[in-house]
Amino acid sequence: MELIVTEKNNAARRIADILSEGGASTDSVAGVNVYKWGGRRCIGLSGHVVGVDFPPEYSDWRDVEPAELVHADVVKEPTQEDIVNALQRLAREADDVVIATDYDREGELIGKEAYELVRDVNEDVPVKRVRFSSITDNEVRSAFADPDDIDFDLAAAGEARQIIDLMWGAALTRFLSLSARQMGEDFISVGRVQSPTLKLIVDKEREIEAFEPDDYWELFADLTKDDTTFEAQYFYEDEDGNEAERVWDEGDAEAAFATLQSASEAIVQSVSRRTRSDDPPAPFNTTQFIRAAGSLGYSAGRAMSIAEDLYTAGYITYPRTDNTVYPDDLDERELLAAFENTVFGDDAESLLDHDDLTPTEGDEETTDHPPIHPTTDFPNRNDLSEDEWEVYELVVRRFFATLAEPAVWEHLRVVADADGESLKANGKRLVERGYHAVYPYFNTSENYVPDVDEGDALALADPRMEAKQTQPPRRYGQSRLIETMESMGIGTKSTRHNTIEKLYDRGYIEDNPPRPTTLAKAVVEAAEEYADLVVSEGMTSELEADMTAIAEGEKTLDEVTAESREILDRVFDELTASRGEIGDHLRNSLKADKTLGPCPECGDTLLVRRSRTGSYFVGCDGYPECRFTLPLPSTGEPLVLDETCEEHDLHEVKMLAGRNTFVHGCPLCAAEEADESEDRVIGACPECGEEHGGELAIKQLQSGSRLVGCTRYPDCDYSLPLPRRGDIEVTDEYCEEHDLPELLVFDGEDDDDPWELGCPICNYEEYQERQRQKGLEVLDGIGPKTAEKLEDAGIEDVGDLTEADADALAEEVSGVSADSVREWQAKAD
DNA sequence: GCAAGGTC
Repeated sequence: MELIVTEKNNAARRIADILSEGGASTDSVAGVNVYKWGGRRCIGLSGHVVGVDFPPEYSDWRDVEPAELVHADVVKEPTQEDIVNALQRLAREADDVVIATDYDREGELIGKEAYELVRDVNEDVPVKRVRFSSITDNEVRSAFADPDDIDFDLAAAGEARQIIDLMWGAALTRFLSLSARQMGEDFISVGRVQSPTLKLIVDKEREIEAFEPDDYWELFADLTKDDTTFEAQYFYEDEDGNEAERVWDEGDAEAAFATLQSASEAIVQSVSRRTRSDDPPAPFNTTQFIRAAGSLGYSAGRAMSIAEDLYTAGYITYPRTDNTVYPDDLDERELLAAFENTVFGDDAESLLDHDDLTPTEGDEETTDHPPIHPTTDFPNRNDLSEDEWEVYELVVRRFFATLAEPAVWEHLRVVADADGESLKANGKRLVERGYHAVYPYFNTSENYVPDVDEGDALALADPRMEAKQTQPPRRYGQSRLIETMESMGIGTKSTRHNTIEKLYDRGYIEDNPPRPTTLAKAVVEAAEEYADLVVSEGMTSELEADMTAIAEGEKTLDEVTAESREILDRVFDELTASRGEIGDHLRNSLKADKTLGPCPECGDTLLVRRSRTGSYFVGCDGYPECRFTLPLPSTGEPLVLDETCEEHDLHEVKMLAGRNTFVHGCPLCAAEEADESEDRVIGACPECGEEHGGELAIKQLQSGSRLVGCTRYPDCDYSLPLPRRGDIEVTDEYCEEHDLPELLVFDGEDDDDPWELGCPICNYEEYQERQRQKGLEVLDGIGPKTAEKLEDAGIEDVGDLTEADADALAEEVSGVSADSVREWQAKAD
């Protein structure tokens, strides 16, 4: 039997399909899909199925000096037992093994890992390697007709990366975490890719903080030819002889303004026309896809998650690619034709009308995967969610755009003179829509300037002088960050978006676009001071050079890792000498992220703290001497804002809870407001009214939440939820069933149209019923395996989860991603 | 429990 091993299940199925000419059947070996025909079996791995780690004696952080990890053994252990088992079971009976993993460095390493698993159980079976740059009939067949050998040097280059990343990452992560005494889930994480990325964000923030705005002025006036009026801007020639619009001196601006005010006309000095070609964009690689989806409002992680789903369903090609040149074997005309009878039919036909269909090309041409493009499988719109459809349409239209004509713009520039001061107007008109006709995602707004002639006298009216200030640099948005990472060569197409997610999870960045926390600044500072290499892109470029040397046989894995160990030893000499200092610095920063301001009771500092049960509250740093506390809302993760409350000098708090994120404000104000607000009694308590005379009242709690609760609390804890926002009005209408008044909620915007909440008991019952139905519906869509995992974690109803719960859940339940939980929640909405 | 890289 011949055993073929691929990098992923999808590739296994498609290769089996090609080699068997559609005759392969699907088998399950140890729960893993295996494709079978004639004397052949084909199994797909799931990327790396083994991973590197230190031996177990190094696993206790407190027992091991982090510097010891530099010289610890690095061992490989299976991480996907089921696939390893299936592979080895098949390998025992194999007479021949063919490694058909992806054609890149990581693919060579994954292939070598498979080779070693095969060797463990079958010492003699010949193992060959095939390489093809796309899974097409021709390429696959010719690769299999002429197999090659595994490139062990190339695989060793990948192994060196694994070892060095683990060694540096683990040793430094443990060192910083131990120094700051930050263990458990809030450890302080450092790594070759994440730390330089974090430095990018921190450096930008430093620029913003150091930025001092300059005042300047800009002047405008309206010019009219015949009945057409257009806006013109004042400009002058600066010291370097360049055209400038910003006037840096107020006196100069006012002088020019006075001239414009006294002038009643401007004489046209010059008119120039130019046509400009606006070329269609290159095919999508991962980064450019993320950028385009970002402009539609998708986060990088969400865009990739949707793309992966579309890929798995067969509607688009593999979304993780650096390639921006379509491969030779892609028949663009045939692919376009597949859209003829779809909603994209008109656009496809307009392109098919062209005799010449030459696609655009980007700079990067790699061989592992094609640029992202749609397949000939057209989805049924009802099978896709709205987001999925929107992203799919983007991919289709981008493919169209790469085959479309350039657009043509006509620029018209008019310069006029008003008593010695210059005014200009730049008009632009889209004369040929070109690719914009099929790709409507770019701005094509025009600016109309009428046809004028040299010497024309234009009426000048309404001169304006606008005072402005220079703006600080913009923060990196997620997609710009990913583009910068790509240009620096850090991370890979498959990991860059995960790195950003990781920075959020680790408490290094918050909000979108991401802002660094105080902790992030402290970690970057500590690294810059004692281990600069960790936050420099130099670490990656040196590693790349070393990996190339290993792949080309100029260096060995052992030489490269030994060099790296020596450098890391020296880093640790310095770190260890300053351990106390580093720890203090990190601890102070961690505290600063949680600091609210002065304690009203003792003057010490109020901090956001976490109780043993995991809930957040505000407590005094002077505890246990000072026992002052304030509650915080029960939903979400607290984030201390820059804004402070004037009355108490305390920072405001925002509760991050995904879609339900809200600003709680100053916790002391919230508590005082609750103390001052009177409970409004609305009826008898259904639980204890008859027996003890308990009554239901609308209450405002110190934590900011409101509820309908029993006046005998805490003896009776009967309660019903109320919305956090809006004024509640008690009406004269009573619910017949519960004998309680109907409630109205005025939520600011429209006083004429309040939310009719009704009887609070009926409302709560309806709410529970809705949640139950959503939960069931959503669970239906989850699939049996995941549902089982959720049940194991004690969760029966996804609809009940808050988004903060969802994140925790994703962490707890292995194999469930935060993204997918969010998706279920979106469905539950 | 640490990294980064595959894949789901």
